[in-house]
Amino acid sequence: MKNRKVKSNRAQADYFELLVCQYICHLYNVTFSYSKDLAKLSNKILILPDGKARLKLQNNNFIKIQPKIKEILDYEIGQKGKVVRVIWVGRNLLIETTSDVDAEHINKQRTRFSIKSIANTGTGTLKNLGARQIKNFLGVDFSKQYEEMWLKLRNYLNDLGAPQEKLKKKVQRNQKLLKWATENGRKYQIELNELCFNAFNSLSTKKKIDFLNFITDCNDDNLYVIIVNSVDVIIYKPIEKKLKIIKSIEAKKDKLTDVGYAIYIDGKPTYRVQTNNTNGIGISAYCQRIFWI
DNA sequence: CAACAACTATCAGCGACAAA
DNA sequence: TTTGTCGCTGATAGTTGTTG
Repeated sequence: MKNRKVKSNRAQADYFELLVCQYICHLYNVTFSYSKDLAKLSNKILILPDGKARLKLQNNNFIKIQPKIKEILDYEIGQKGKVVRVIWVGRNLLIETTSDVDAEHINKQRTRFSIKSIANTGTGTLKNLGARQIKNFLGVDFSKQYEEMWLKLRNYLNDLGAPQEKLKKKVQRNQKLLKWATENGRKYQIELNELCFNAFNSLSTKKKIDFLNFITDCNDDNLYVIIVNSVDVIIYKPIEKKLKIIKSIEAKKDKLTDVGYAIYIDGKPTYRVQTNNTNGIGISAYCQRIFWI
């Protein structure tokens, strides 16, 4: 499935989430109200390059997590009563929750699932922080630099008027322009990384904890994360990772990179941080992404 | 000139894939 | 295999254009 352009089509993730919804409905005899969405998504994936392989991958991954989902829900039903409704949260509640699928119990409490389906290995992005969250949590405002990046690119292209989107496409289609834009953008990646690195270490311990708790979405007792890839199924409850009293949280740049760093919790490397443009270096907004180590 | 449409920019979710 | 780098998608908020 080597097709960079459509590598992580959203439809695949949505399709996977709906398979899980459907399965839960089937298990507990609840109405599945997303049949049409599921059919649409299936068709959408099929017309992509290697569409059949894409569907097959999702179906195979799905089979692997079925018993786990059942195990969790059987336990939760013991606590919260039977499942009466299944809600496809999808991307409707960005920031508020990372849940993709909610099972509602008869007592109105929910059991929530954040689900990641990965073709090969890895655990996926834990969080992708846009400018808003970078400013919120780290107090770093990078808008001036971002404007400057674009102004330089515009000067190079000798086009001060065209919409960014148009210029972006133009640059993407031309290797020479793209090379220039990438070089231009890289400087800012490094600068933002440095700013965020220092900002993080300057935060009070409490604010560091707030930030990391946001990263893991670990304030929700009802949430489970399920990651499935080619080698295994990883399940955890984010709330179990909630940071309480700790001695030290520190960002360290012990790696080779100048666009990332690691965050150590009590001396243990726990998170990797990446500072990048979100849609291509030098031609899009900056962000930070956080991964498990 | 308000109301609606169309277009633009940003954000954050998704996770692929290359390098080490 | 593990670690590091980074792009695509679609929702939404914001902006500009159009029309009755």
